[in-house]
Amino acid sequence: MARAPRRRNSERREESEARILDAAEQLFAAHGFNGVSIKDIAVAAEVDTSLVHYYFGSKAGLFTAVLARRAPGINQARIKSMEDYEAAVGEAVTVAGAVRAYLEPAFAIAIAGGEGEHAYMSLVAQISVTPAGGLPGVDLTAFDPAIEVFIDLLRSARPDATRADLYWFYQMLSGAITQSWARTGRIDRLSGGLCDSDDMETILEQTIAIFSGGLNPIATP
Amino acid sequence: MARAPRRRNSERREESEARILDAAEQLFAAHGFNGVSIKDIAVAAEVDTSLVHYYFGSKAGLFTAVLARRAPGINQARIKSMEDYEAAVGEAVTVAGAVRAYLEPAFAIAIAGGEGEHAYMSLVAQISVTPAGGLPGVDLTAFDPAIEVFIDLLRSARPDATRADLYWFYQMLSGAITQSWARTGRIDRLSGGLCDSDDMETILEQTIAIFSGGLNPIATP
DNA sequence: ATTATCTATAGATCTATAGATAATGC
DNA sequence: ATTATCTATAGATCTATAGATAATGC
Repeated sequence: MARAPRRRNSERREESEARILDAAEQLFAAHGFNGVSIKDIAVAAEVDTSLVHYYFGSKAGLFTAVLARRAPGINQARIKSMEDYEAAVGEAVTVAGAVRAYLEPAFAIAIAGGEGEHAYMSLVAQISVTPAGGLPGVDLTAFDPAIEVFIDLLRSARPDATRADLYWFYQMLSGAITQSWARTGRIDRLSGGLCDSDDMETILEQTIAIFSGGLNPIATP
Repeated sequence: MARAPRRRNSERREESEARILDAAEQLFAAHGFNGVSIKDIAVAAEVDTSLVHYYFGSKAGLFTAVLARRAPGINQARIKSMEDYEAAVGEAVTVAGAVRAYLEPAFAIAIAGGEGEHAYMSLVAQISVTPAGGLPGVDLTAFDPAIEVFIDLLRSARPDATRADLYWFYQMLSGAITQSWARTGRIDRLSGGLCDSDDMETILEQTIAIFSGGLNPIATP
Protein backbone atom coordinates (compact mmCIF):
# COMPACT_ATOMS: atom_id res chain seq x y z
CA MET A 1 0.00 0.00 0.00
CA ALA A 2 1.60 3.26 -1.14
CA ARG A 3 1.91 5.92 1.53
CA ALA A 4 1.47 9.58 0.69
CA PRO A 5 4.90 11.18 0.58
CA ARG A 6 5.79 13.32 3.58
CA ARG A 7 5.61 16.99 2.79
CA ARG A 8 7.71 19.39 4.78
CA ASN A 9 5.97 21.95 6.96
CA SER A 10 7.50 24.81 5.02
CA GLU A 11 6.03 23.37 1.84
CA ARG A 12 2.60 22.87 3.33
CA ARG A 13 2.64 26.38 4.71
CA GLU A 14 3.80 27.98 1.49
CA GLU A 15 1.23 26.19 -0.59
CA SER A 16 -1.63 27.12 1.73
CA GLU A 17 -0.51 30.72 1.93
CA ALA A 18 -0.20 30.93 -1.85
CA ARG A 19 -3.65 29.43 -2.39
CA ILE A 20 -5.18 31.90 0.03
CA LEU A 21 -3.32 34.84 -1.51
CA ASP A 22 -4.30 33.79 -5.03
CA ALA A 23 -7.96 33.46 -4.14
CA ALA A 24 -7.96 36.73 -2.18
CA GLU A 25 -6.27 38.56 -5.05
CA GLN A 26 -8.93 37.46 -7.53
CA LEU A 27 -11.87 38.10 -5.24
CA PHE A 28 -10.70 41.45 -3.85
CA ALA A 29 -10.01 42.63 -7.39
CA ALA A 30 -13.45 41.55 -8.57
CA HIS A 31 -15.59 42.70 -5.62
CA GLY A 32 -13.52 45.04 -3.48
CA PHE A 33 -12.38 44.64 0.12
CA ASN A 34 -15.86 44.85 1.60
CA GLY A 35 -17.53 42.80 -1.12
CA VAL A 36 -15.72 39.62 -0.12
CA SER A 37 -15.86 37.59 3.07
CA ILE A 38 -13.08 35.51 4.55
CA LYS A 39 -15.30 32.52 3.99
CA ASP A 40 -15.58 33.33 0.27
CA ILE A 41 -11.81 33.38 0.08
CA ALA A 42 -11.37 30.20 2.09
CA VAL A 43 -13.86 28.34 -0.08
CA ALA A 44 -12.15 29.51 -3.27
CA ALA A 45 -8.75 28.55 -1.86
CA GLU A 46 -10.11 25.21 -0.64
CA VAL A 47 -8.88 25.73 2.89
CA ASP A 48 -10.69 26.26 6.17
CA THR A 49 -11.70 29.76 7.23
CA SER A 50 -9.64 29.58 10.39
CA LEU A 51 -6.49 28.94 8.38
CA VAL A 52 -6.79 32.41 6.90
CA HIS A 53 -6.66 33.87 10.40
CA TYR A 54 -3.86 31.54 11.39
CA TYR A 55 -1.61 32.81 8.61
CA PHE A 56 -2.72 36.40 8.12
CA GLY A 57 -4.24 37.40 11.45
CA SER A 58 -7.15 39.42 10.11
CA LYS A 59 -8.92 40.35 6.94
CA ALA A 60 -6.99 43.63 6.77
CA GLY A 61 -3.77 41.68 7.30
CA LEU A 62 -4.63 39.43 4.39
CA PHE A 63 -5.38 42.40 2.17
CA THR A 64 -2.05 43.97 3.05
CA ALA A 65 -0.29 40.68 2.32
CA VAL A 66 -1.94 40.46 -1.10
CA LEU A 67 -0.65 43.92 -1.97
CA ALA A 68 2.80 43.30 -0.51
CA ARG A 69 3.40 40.09 -2.45
CA ARG A 70 3.89 41.64 -5.89
CA ALA A 71 4.65 45.28 -5.14
CA PRO A 72 8.46 45.04 -4.94
CA GLY A 73 8.74 43.13 -8.22
CA ILE A 74 6.64 45.62 -10.14
CA ASN A 75 8.38 48.57 -8.58
CA GLN A 76 11.82 47.22 -9.41
CA ALA A 77 10.82 46.29 -12.95
CA ARG A 78 9.56 49.82 -13.52
CA ILE A 79 12.70 51.44 -12.18
CA LYS A 80 14.95 49.14 -14.19
CA SER A 81 12.94 49.79 -17.36
CA MET A 82 13.28 53.55 -16.95
CA GLU A 83 16.96 53.35 -16.09
CA ASP A 84 17.60 51.20 -19.15
CA TYR A 85 15.68 53.63 -21.32
CA GLU A 86 17.62 56.62 -20.03
CA ALA A 87 20.92 54.81 -20.48
CA ALA A 88 19.95 53.95 -24.05
CA VAL A 89 18.84 57.39 -25.25
CA GLY A 90 20.94 59.68 -23.08
CA GLU A 91 19.76 63.28 -23.41
CA ALA A 92 17.18 62.45 -26.07
CA VAL A 93 14.41 61.50 -23.65
CA THR A 94 10.91 61.94 -25.07
CA VAL A 95 7.52 61.97 -23.41
CA ALA A 96 6.47 58.94 -25.44
CA GLY A 97 9.65 57.09 -24.51
CA ALA A 98 9.26 57.90 -20.82
CA VAL A 99 5.61 56.82 -20.76
CA ARG A 100 6.48 53.58 -22.52
CA ALA A 101 9.37 52.84 -20.17
CA TYR A 102 7.13 53.48 -17.17
CA LEU A 103 4.10 51.50 -18.39
CA GLU A 104 5.62 48.56 -20.21
CA PRO A 105 6.75 46.43 -17.23
CA ALA A 106 3.31 46.20 -15.63
CA PHE A 107 1.75 45.32 -18.98
CA ALA A 108 4.45 42.75 -19.66
CA ILE A 109 3.93 41.18 -16.25
CA ALA A 110 0.16 41.04 -16.69
CA ILE A 111 0.36 39.64 -20.23
CA ALA A 112 2.98 37.03 -19.42
CA GLY A 113 1.71 36.24 -15.95
CA GLY A 114 -1.95 35.57 -16.45
CA GLU A 115 -5.00 36.09 -14.31
CA GLY A 116 -3.27 36.49 -10.96
CA GLU A 117 -1.02 39.27 -12.11
CA HIS A 118 -3.85 40.91 -14.00
CA ALA A 119 -6.11 40.79 -10.96
CA TYR A 120 -3.32 42.37 -8.95
CA MET A 121 -3.03 45.31 -11.36
CA SER A 122 -6.78 45.74 -11.27
CA LEU A 123 -6.73 45.75 -7.49
CA VAL A 124 -3.97 48.34 -7.25
CA ALA A 125 -5.78 50.46 -9.81
CA GLN A 126 -9.01 50.36 -7.85
CA ILE A 127 -7.23 51.30 -4.66
CA SER A 128 -5.64 54.27 -6.38
CA VAL A 129 -9.11 55.77 -6.90
CA THR A 130 -10.42 54.90 -3.44
CA PRO A 131 -11.03 58.06 -1.42
CA ALA A 132 -8.60 58.53 1.46
CA GLY A 133 -9.60 56.57 4.53
CA GLY A 134 -11.89 54.27 2.58
CA LEU A 135 -9.77 51.21 3.30
CA PRO A 136 -8.03 49.68 6.31
CA GLY A 137 -4.47 50.89 6.93
CA VAL A 138 -3.24 50.09 3.45
CA ASP A 139 0.18 51.40 2.53
CA LEU A 140 0.42 52.40 -1.12
CA THR A 141 3.72 54.23 -0.79
CA ALA A 142 5.47 51.10 -2.05
CA PHE A 143 4.98 52.40 -5.59
CA ASP A 144 6.24 55.92 -4.87
CA PRO A 145 9.92 55.40 -5.75
CA ALA A 146 9.13 54.43 -9.34
CA ILE A 147 6.89 57.46 -9.67
CA GLU A 148 9.70 59.77 -8.61
CA VAL A 149 11.93 58.25 -11.28
CA PHE A 150 9.15 58.72 -13.83
CA ILE A 151 8.69 62.38 -12.91
CA ASP A 152 12.44 62.95 -13.28
CA LEU A 153 12.39 61.30 -16.68
CA LEU A 154 9.50 63.51 -17.79
CA ARG A 155 11.42 66.55 -16.64
CA SER A 156 14.31 65.59 -18.91
CA ALA A 157 11.89 65.33 -21.82
CA ARG A 158 10.12 68.57 -21.04
CA PRO A 159 12.35 70.91 -19.01
CA ASP A 160 9.99 73.78 -19.86
CA ALA A 161 7.05 72.27 -17.95
CA THR A 162 6.45 73.17 -14.32
CA ARG A 163 6.79 70.44 -11.71
CA ALA A 164 3.07 70.72 -10.98
CA ASP A 165 2.35 70.07 -14.67
CA LEU A 166 4.39 66.89 -14.48
CA TYR A 167 2.56 65.61 -11.44
CA TRP A 168 -0.81 66.38 -13.02
CA PHE A 169 0.32 64.51 -16.10
CA TYR A 170 1.18 61.51 -13.95
CA GLN A 171 -2.20 61.73 -12.25
CA MET A 172 -4.08 61.69 -15.57
CA LEU A 173 -1.96 58.85 -16.91
CA SER A 174 -2.52 56.88 -13.74
CA GLY A 175 -6.27 57.37 -14.02
CA ALA A 176 -6.34 56.31 -17.65
CA ILE A 177 -4.47 53.13 -16.81
CA THR A 178 -6.78 52.43 -13.91
CA GLN A 179 -9.70 52.46 -16.27
CA SER A 180 -7.97 49.95 -18.53
CA TRP A 181 -6.91 47.53 -15.81
CA ALA A 182 -10.44 47.40 -14.49
CA ARG A 183 -11.68 45.69 -17.66
CA THR A 184 -15.25 46.76 -17.10
CA GLY A 185 -16.32 45.91 -20.62
CA ARG A 186 -17.84 49.37 -20.89
CA ILE A 187 -15.72 50.48 -23.83
CA ASP A 188 -16.58 47.26 -25.66
CA ARG A 189 -20.28 48.03 -25.30
CA LEU A 190 -20.03 51.74 -26.13
CA SER A 191 -17.91 51.14 -29.20
CA GLY A 192 -20.18 48.38 -30.47
CA GLY A 193 -17.31 45.90 -30.32
CA LEU A 194 -14.69 48.09 -32.00
CA CYS A 195 -12.62 48.12 -28.81
CA ASP A 196 -11.63 45.10 -26.74
CA SER A 197 -10.94 45.86 -23.10
CA ASP A 198 -8.92 42.64 -22.80
CA ASP A 199 -6.49 43.61 -25.57
CA MET A 200 -3.65 44.88 -23.41
CA GLU A 201 -1.22 45.36 -26.30
CA THR A 202 -3.56 47.83 -28.00
CA ILE A 203 -4.32 49.55 -24.71
CA LEU A 204 -0.63 50.11 -24.06
CA GLU A 205 -0.07 51.62 -27.51
CA GLN A 206 -3.21 53.76 -27.33
CA THR A 207 -2.19 55.08 -23.94
CA ILE A 208 1.27 56.01 -25.16
CA ALA A 209 -0.16 57.64 -28.29
CA ILE A 210 -2.68 59.75 -26.43
CA PHE A 211 -0.35 60.81 -23.64
CA SER A 212 2.70 61.50 -25.74
CA GLY A 213 0.85 64.46 -27.29
CA GLY A 214 0.06 65.82 -23.85
CA LEU A 215 1.99 68.00 -21.45
CA ASN A 216 1.09 71.08 -23.44
CA PRO A 217 1.25 74.46 -21.83
CA ILE A 218 -2.13 75.15 -20.27
CA ALA A 219 -4.27 77.02 -22.76
CA THR A 220 -6.09 80.07 -21.52
CA PRO A 221 -9.80 79.28 -21.85
CA MET B 1 -49.57 76.96 23.51
CA ALA B 2 -48.22 76.99 19.96
CA ARG B 3 -48.93 73.87 17.95
CA ALA B 4 -46.42 72.59 15.45
CA PRO B 5 -47.65 73.52 11.98
CA ARG B 6 -49.15 70.64 10.00
CA ARG B 7 -46.82 69.38 7.34
CA ARG B 8 -48.29 67.70 4.34
CA ASN B 9 -47.49 64.05 3.75
CA SER B 10 -45.84 64.85 0.45
CA GLU B 11 -43.53 67.28 2.25
CA ARG B 12 -42.66 64.82 5.00
CA ARG B 13 -41.99 62.13 2.45
CA GLU B 14 -39.85 64.33 0.24
CA GLU B 15 -37.75 65.57 3.09
CA SER B 16 -37.12 62.09 4.47
CA GLU B 17 -36.27 60.73 1.04
CA ALA B 18 -33.90 63.62 0.38
CA ARG B 19 -32.15 63.17 3.73
CA ILE B 20 -31.69 59.47 3.08
CA LEU B 21 -30.44 60.07 -0.47
CA ASP B 22 -28.02 62.78 0.69
CA ALA B 23 -26.57 60.58 3.41
CA ALA B 24 -26.35 57.57 1.12
CA GLU B 25 -24.65 59.62 -1.59
CA GLN B 26 -21.92 60.79 0.79
CA LEU B 27 -21.36 57.42 2.41
CA PHE B 28 -21.45 55.29 -0.74
CA ALA B 29 -18.99 57.71 -2.37
CA ALA B 30 -16.65 57.54 0.61
CA HIS B 31 -16.77 53.81 1.38
CA GLY B 32 -18.35 52.02 -1.57
CA PHE B 33 -21.57 50.03 -1.71
CA ASN B 34 -20.37 47.23 0.53
CA GLY B 35 -18.52 49.50 2.94
CA VAL B 36 -21.71 51.09 4.22
CA SER B 37 -24.66 49.59 6.08
CA ILE B 38 -28.25 50.76 5.93
CA LYS B 39 -27.92 51.59 9.58
CA ASP B 40 -24.92 53.87 8.86
CA ILE B 41 -27.06 55.70 6.34
CA ALA B 42 -30.11 55.91 8.59
CA VAL B 43 -28.02 57.30 11.45
CA ALA B 44 -26.44 59.92 9.20
CA ALA B 45 -29.84 60.84 7.77
CA GLU B 46 -31.35 60.91 11.28
CA VAL B 47 -34.17 58.56 10.35
CA ASP B 48 -34.98 55.02 11.41
CA THR B 49 -33.46 52.09 9.54
CA SER B 50 -36.83 50.75 8.54
CA LEU B 51 -37.71 53.99 6.81
CA VAL B 52 -34.98 53.31 4.29
CA HIS B 53 -36.66 50.05 3.38
CA TYR B 54 -40.07 51.69 3.36
CA TYR B 55 -39.03 54.21 0.73
CA PHE B 56 -36.39 52.36 -1.28
CA GLY B 57 -37.21 48.69 -0.75
CA SER B 58 -33.66 47.41 -0.46
CA LYS B 59 -30.08 48.53 -0.26
CA ALA B 60 -29.64 47.97 -3.99
CA GLY B 61 -32.82 49.98 -4.60
CA LEU B 62 -31.42 52.86 -2.57
CA PHE B 63 -28.17 52.74 -4.49
CA THR B 64 -30.03 52.86 -7.78
CA ALA B 65 -32.11 55.79 -6.52
CA VAL B 66 -28.97 57.70 -5.55
CA LEU B 67 -27.60 57.28 -9.05
CA ALA B 68 -30.92 58.06 -10.74
CA ARG B 69 -31.46 61.34 -8.88
CA ARG B 70 -28.80 63.39 -10.64
CA ALA B 71 -28.09 61.42 -13.81
CA PRO B 72 -30.62 63.12 -16.12
CA GLY B 73 -29.53 66.64 -15.14
CA ILE B 74 -25.87 65.92 -15.78
CA ASN B 75 -26.58 64.12 -18.99
CA GLN B 76 -28.74 66.96 -20.32
CA ALA B 77 -26.24 69.62 -19.26
CA ARG B 78 -23.50 67.78 -21.13
CA ILE B 79 -25.54 67.42 -24.29
CA LYS B 80 -26.62 71.05 -24.21
CA SER B 81 -23.04 72.21 -23.63
CA MET B 82 -21.81 70.25 -26.63
CA GLU B 83 -24.69 71.37 -28.84
CA ASP B 84 -24.04 75.00 -27.89
CA TYR B 85 -20.36 74.59 -28.65
CA GLU B 86 -21.02 73.06 -32.03
CA ALA B 87 -23.54 75.79 -32.88
CA ALA B 88 -20.99 78.43 -31.89
CA VAL B 89 -17.99 77.17 -33.86
CA GLY B 90 -19.64 75.40 -36.78
CA GLU B 91 -17.08 73.40 -38.73
CA ALA B 92 -14.15 74.60 -36.63
CA VAL B 93 -14.50 71.97 -33.90
CA THR B 94 -11.24 71.23 -32.05
CA VAL B 95 -10.28 68.41 -29.69
CA ALA B 96 -9.69 70.92 -26.89
CA GLY B 97 -13.05 72.54 -27.51
CA ALA B 98 -14.87 69.22 -27.58
CA VAL B 99 -13.19 68.04 -24.38
CA ARG B 100 -14.03 71.30 -22.64
CA ALA B 101 -17.65 71.22 -23.80
CA TYR B 102 -17.99 67.64 -22.55
CA LEU B 103 -16.25 68.13 -19.19
CA GLU B 104 -17.32 71.59 -18.13
CA PRO B 105 -20.92 70.90 -17.04
CA ALA B 106 -20.00 68.26 -14.48
CA PHE B 107 -17.26 70.48 -13.06
CA ALA B 108 -19.61 73.45 -12.96
CA ILE B 109 -22.25 71.41 -11.16
CA ALA B 110 -19.75 70.09 -8.62
CA ILE B 111 -18.17 73.49 -7.99
CA ALA B 112 -21.47 75.34 -7.69
CA GLY B 113 -23.35 72.53 -5.99
CA GLY B 114 -21.13 71.58 -3.12
CA GLU B 115 -20.46 68.31 -1.33
CA GLY B 116 -23.52 66.40 -2.48
CA GLU B 117 -22.84 66.96 -6.14
CA HIS B 118 -19.15 66.31 -5.66
CA ALA B 119 -19.84 63.05 -3.84
CA TYR B 120 -22.12 62.06 -6.69
CA MET B 121 -19.38 62.59 -9.28
CA SER B 122 -16.98 60.61 -7.14
CA LEU B 123 -19.49 57.78 -6.86
CA VAL B 124 -20.12 57.62 -10.61
CA ALA B 125 -16.37 57.71 -11.21
CA GLN B 126 -15.78 54.81 -8.85
CA ILE B 127 -18.52 52.77 -10.49
CA SER B 128 -16.99 53.37 -13.88
CA VAL B 129 -13.88 51.45 -12.78
CA THR B 130 -15.76 48.68 -10.99
CA PRO B 131 -15.29 45.37 -12.80
CA ALA B 132 -18.44 44.11 -14.53
CA GLY B 133 -20.75 42.29 -12.16
CA GLY B 134 -19.12 43.80 -9.09
CA LEU B 135 -22.25 45.69 -8.11
CA PRO B 136 -25.97 44.94 -7.85
CA GLY B 137 -27.94 45.53 -11.05
CA VAL B 138 -26.78 49.08 -11.53
CA ASP B 139 -27.64 50.70 -14.81
CA LEU B 140 -24.98 53.09 -16.03
CA THR B 141 -26.34 53.46 -19.52
CA ALA B 142 -27.98 56.71 -18.43
CA PHE B 143 -24.77 58.50 -19.39
CA ASP B 144 -24.40 56.85 -22.77
CA PRO B 145 -26.29 59.42 -24.89
CA ALA B 146 -23.89 62.23 -23.94
CA ILE B 147 -20.94 60.00 -24.75
CA GLU B 148 -22.29 59.38 -28.24
CA VAL B 149 -22.57 63.13 -28.81
CA PHE B 150 -19.01 63.55 -27.55
CA ILE B 151 -17.67 60.90 -29.90
CA ASP B 152 -19.42 62.60 -32.82
CA LEU B 153 -17.90 65.93 -31.85
CA LEU B 154 -14.44 64.38 -31.69
CA ARG B 155 -14.97 62.94 -35.14
CA SER B 156 -15.67 66.43 -36.51
CA ALA B 157 -12.42 67.63 -34.98
CA ARG B 158 -10.39 64.67 -36.17
CA PRO B 159 -12.01 63.05 -39.22
CA ASP B 160 -8.73 61.22 -39.87
CA ALA B 161 -8.89 59.18 -36.66
CA THR B 162 -10.50 55.74 -36.66
CA ARG B 163 -13.66 55.24 -34.64
CA ALA B 164 -11.77 52.87 -32.31
CA ASP B 165 -9.20 55.64 -31.66
CA LEU B 166 -12.01 57.95 -30.61
CA TYR B 167 -13.47 55.44 -28.19
CA TRP B 168 -10.05 54.73 -26.67
CA PHE B 169 -9.56 58.45 -26.28
CA TYR B 170 -12.86 58.67 -24.42
CA GLN B 171 -11.84 55.75 -22.21
CA MET B 172 -8.54 57.41 -21.22
CA LEU B 173 -10.22 60.74 -20.60
CA SER B 174 -12.86 59.06 -18.51
CA GLY B 175 -10.19 57.33 -16.43
CA ALA B 176 -8.25 60.53 -15.88
CA ILE B 177 -11.37 62.27 -14.67
CA THR B 178 -12.20 59.39 -12.38
CA GLN B 179 -8.88 59.82 -10.68
CA SER B 180 -9.57 63.51 -10.13
CA TRP B 181 -13.10 63.10 -8.79
CA ALA B 182 -11.91 60.58 -6.25
CA ARG B 183 -9.84 63.23 -4.41
CA THR B 184 -7.59 60.65 -2.83
CA GLY B 185 -5.01 63.23 -1.77
CA ARG B 186 -2.36 61.06 -3.41
CA ILE B 187 -1.19 63.70 -5.89
CA ASP B 188 -0.93 66.23 -3.06
CA ARG B 189 1.39 63.92 -1.17
CA LEU B 190 3.48 62.87 -4.18
CA SER B 191 3.94 66.43 -5.38
CA GLY B 192 4.88 67.69 -1.94
CA GLY B 193 1.94 70.07 -1.95
CA LEU B 194 2.46 71.45 -5.46
CA CYS B 195 -0.87 69.99 -6.57
CA ASP B 196 -4.19 70.34 -4.78
CA SER B 197 -6.65 67.55 -5.49
CA ASP B 198 -9.52 69.80 -4.38
CA ASP B 199 -8.74 72.50 -6.93
CA MET B 200 -11.29 71.55 -9.55
CA GLU B 201 -10.65 74.60 -11.76
CA THR B 202 -7.00 73.63 -12.21
CA ILE B 203 -7.91 69.98 -12.73
CA LEU B 204 -10.31 70.91 -15.52
CA GLU B 205 -7.69 73.03 -17.30
CA GLN B 206 -4.95 70.45 -16.83
CA THR B 207 -7.19 67.73 -18.22
CA ILE B 208 -8.05 69.78 -21.28
CA ALA B 209 -4.40 70.69 -21.82
CA ILE B 210 -3.13 67.13 -21.59
CA PHE B 211 -5.88 65.59 -23.68
CA SER B 212 -6.02 68.24 -26.39
CA GLY B 213 -2.58 67.11 -27.54
CA GLY B 214 -3.75 63.52 -27.75
CA LEU B 215 -5.48 61.54 -30.43
CA ASN B 216 -2.25 61.12 -32.29
CA PRO B 217 -1.89 58.37 -34.83
CA ILE B 218 -0.63 55.29 -33.06
CA ALA B 219 3.14 55.22 -33.27
CA THR B 220 4.74 51.97 -34.29
CA PRO B 221 6.86 50.87 -31.32
C1' DA C 1 7.95 19.25 20.51
C1' DT C 2 6.35 22.05 17.19
C1' DT C 3 3.56 23.37 13.42
C1' DA C 4 -0.47 22.88 10.36
C1' DT C 5 -5.22 21.98 10.10
C1' DC C 6 -9.95 21.18 11.68
C1' DT C 7 -14.18 21.64 14.89
C1' DA C 8 -17.18 24.41 17.27
C1' DT C 9 -18.86 28.56 18.65
C1' DA C 10 -19.00 33.42 20.67
C1' DG C 11 -20.45 37.83 19.83
C1' DA C 12 -21.35 41.31 16.77
C1' DT C 13 -23.27 42.78 12.84
C1' DC C 14 -26.58 43.21 8.79
C1' DT C 15 -30.75 43.17 5.75
C1' DA C 16 -35.35 42.85 5.87
C1' DT C 17 -40.10 42.47 7.59
C1' DA C 18 -44.31 42.21 10.63
C1' DG C 19 -46.99 44.81 13.28
C1' DA C 20 -47.98 48.92 16.22
C1' DT C 21 -48.41 53.87 16.58
C1' DA C 22 -48.77 58.64 15.09
C1' DA C 23 -49.40 61.73 11.84
C1' DT C 24 -52.17 63.73 7.70
C1' DG C 25 -56.15 63.23 4.15
C1' DC C 26 -60.73 64.23 3.12
C1' DA D 1 -58.75 56.06 5.40
C1' DT D 2 -54.34 56.47 4.12
C1' DT D 3 -49.62 57.44 4.71
C1' DA D 4 -45.42 58.13 7.53
C1' DT D 5 -42.81 56.60 11.30
C1' DC D 6 -41.37 53.64 15.13
C1' DT D 7 -40.71 49.08 17.83
C1' DA D 8 -39.19 44.60 17.92
C1' DT D 9 -37.18 40.83 16.02
C1' DA D 10 -36.20 36.91 12.64
C1' DG D 11 -32.77 34.79 10.22
C1' DA D 12 -28.62 35.02 7.95
C1' DT D 13 -24.11 36.39 7.82
C1' DC D 14 -19.38 37.70 9.34
C1' DT D 15 -14.89 38.10 11.87
C1' DA D 16 -12.35 36.04 15.12
C1' DT D 17 -10.79 32.76 18.66
C1' DA D 18 -10.40 28.66 21.86
C1' DG D 19 -9.36 24.20 21.85
C1' DA D 20 -8.85 19.59 19.65
C1' DT D 21 -6.58 16.73 16.25
C1' DA D 22 -3.24 15.39 12.77
C1' DA D 23 0.68 16.07 10.61
C1' DT D 24 5.97 16.91 10.58
C1' DG D 25 10.50 17.96 13.29
C1' DC D 26 14.31 16.11 15.45
